[in-house]
Amino acid sequence: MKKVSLRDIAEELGVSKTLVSLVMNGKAEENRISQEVIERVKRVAKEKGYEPNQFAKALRTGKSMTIGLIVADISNSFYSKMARSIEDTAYGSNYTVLFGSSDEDPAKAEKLIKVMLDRQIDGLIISPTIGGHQNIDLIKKHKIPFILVDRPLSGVKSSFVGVNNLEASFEAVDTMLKSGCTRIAHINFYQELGNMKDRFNGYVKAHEASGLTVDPSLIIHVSNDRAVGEIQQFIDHVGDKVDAFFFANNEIAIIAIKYLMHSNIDPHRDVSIACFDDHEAFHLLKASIGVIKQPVVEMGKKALELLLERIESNGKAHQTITLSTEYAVLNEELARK
Amino acid sequence: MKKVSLRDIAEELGVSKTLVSLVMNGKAEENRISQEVIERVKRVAKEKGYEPNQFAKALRTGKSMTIGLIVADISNSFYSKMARSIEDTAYGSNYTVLFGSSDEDPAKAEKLIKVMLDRQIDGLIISPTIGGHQNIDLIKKHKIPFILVDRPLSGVKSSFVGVNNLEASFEAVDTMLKSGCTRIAHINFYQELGNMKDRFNGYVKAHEASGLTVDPSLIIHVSNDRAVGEIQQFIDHVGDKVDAFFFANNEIAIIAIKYLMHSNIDPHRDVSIACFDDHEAFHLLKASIGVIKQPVVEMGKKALELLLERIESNGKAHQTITLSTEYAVLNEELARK
DNA sequence: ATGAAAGCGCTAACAC
DNA sequence: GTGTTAGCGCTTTCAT
Repeated sequence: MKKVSLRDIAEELGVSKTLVSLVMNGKAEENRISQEVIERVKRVAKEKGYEPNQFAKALRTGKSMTIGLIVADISNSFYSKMARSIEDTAYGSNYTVLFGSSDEDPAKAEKLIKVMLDRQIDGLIISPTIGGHQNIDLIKKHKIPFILVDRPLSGVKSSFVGVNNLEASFEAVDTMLKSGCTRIAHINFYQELGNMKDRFNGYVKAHEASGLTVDPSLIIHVSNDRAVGEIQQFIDHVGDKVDAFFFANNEIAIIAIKYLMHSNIDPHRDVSIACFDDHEAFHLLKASIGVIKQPVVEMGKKALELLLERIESNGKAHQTITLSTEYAVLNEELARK
Repeated sequence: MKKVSLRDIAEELGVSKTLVSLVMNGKAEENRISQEVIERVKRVAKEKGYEPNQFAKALRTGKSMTIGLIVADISNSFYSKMARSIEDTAYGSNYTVLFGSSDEDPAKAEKLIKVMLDRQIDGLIISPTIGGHQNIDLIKKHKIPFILVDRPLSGVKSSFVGVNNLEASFEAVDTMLKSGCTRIAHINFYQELGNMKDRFNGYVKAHEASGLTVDPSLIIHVSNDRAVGEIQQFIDHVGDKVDAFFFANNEIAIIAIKYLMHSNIDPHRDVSIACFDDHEAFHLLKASIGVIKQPVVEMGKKALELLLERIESNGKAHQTITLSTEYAVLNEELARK
């Protein structure tokens, strides 16, 4: 089972490697190779189980048919679902996917980018971290196409795929306000991430639209690495002063709901809750919960499509794709029981 | 920012490519290159931002420094966590990871394997699908090292990393029996998967150890693609005839618990529940639940380490690593409230 | 219609 | 101690 190369086939047929190469790459017609030869080459190639050596090909053409995917954490369900979608779309176009998790750390992201660049990826889909401007510069320096997903990076010109964070957030909070909630607490991450900022802004705008002003003491921006403690402390402070919670993503929501229950605050009888992202865990809750569903599969697909467009025709201008979320209230029936 | 090659550096210094190559690969000492030259080469390389072309390297050495990972579904939390662990370990050893999801479909797995083989991965970690024997044959034919994870494949000789499914299952069921449960229903997948079979056997053995025989009507083996319907139907049948449920993994557990709640069967007051896998969702449950925690991070790490061993020293014999699970009951305090 | 030859950037056996 | 040389397998001018 030694590897069969172009040469083996060429020798077998007494023709040149060129000829075989042309046939194998479907360029036979345009070079007016005779049908008969084409047939023969193809037959022998199949017989011998010829598989082109991708490295030789890549070395020669500079194209690896591999793209990179860098997210904060592949084990987070939002990103793993997106990864799955990207994978499916990529394999469909004969691309292969290298992945890496940055842990929201620009230094780690840089390492990943370097390794991937080393592997000569043809393009990169990245969910940038706070302070990741240098990362982007690095990618730009290498002139490979890249697409930002989930969150934009201020001041960075690039194609981007995300959702209507502000509007979605507005709708969720507005719904809560209209249903009678008057004091809605909001837990969010640090504001450097554009998407998180928009979610916060939506919360504020919804209040304004109802003629209310937000109470700053009901809002907290937690850090990535000390989120659990900060959230718990916040809940200790405001837990009995509010009638609703709006969480900026599923991670926060899960931490908070767990702690609410632990603190004997029933996330239904005592407070209303809503959050960004749908998550399996919410479906096992005996409490209704408003969720903003992100079209994560569509996001991955669009991001990859955009990337391939850029890889294949370098000239294209940057595009921003904003997909729509869907608001739904889960477990309404269940919670009444 | 044109790419710098070995030659550029060699010319700049008026030395040969070989010399530069040796220095860059840390083989200078053993070839008695003078310290001074080493210094100079390194300096210029750094100045010019030299990055070796991995394709040329791979073409020459036949090593891609890339490994493949094929699981059933990367968006499943069990696998995405394992992927994360593998990723971390791999990058630590300068390897890069290509991933793919088989959807438990051997035909899809085959495609993935072919693509990865095409990319000349140095090794493969795979969680095999039912009927995946041909997949393994394909891998073996190409003579690249591979490690099976999570589930063995009957009759296949290979290294394997998994957990003590039978014992873990035994312990969980035994605990339920000892706590007074007498009619424990069991929901599992089809039995072709070795790990699932062991989980079933543990359930049976625990009964035997208590002098009981299992009631076949309380057991169901569902199929992968129609799991939801089959589980719901089963619960409709046995829901009021049992005092406990033991689920073979988190997917099943989540589907079942959701439906139990929907059916007004309180997974605490009315029935006890236990299952394989810990999952975030279980922590939001207002019910105690016994979970068998799999050391998924350790599994990924061990699998990769084993793979690298095999890649680096081809002679090694096959190894089977069985890691221990941990049984825990979640939410006990919460459920009493 | 087909082939010869150059070269992508690197490594390793063998000279000197 | 350092350099020469010969490819790895492929694509792509340019000849014929």
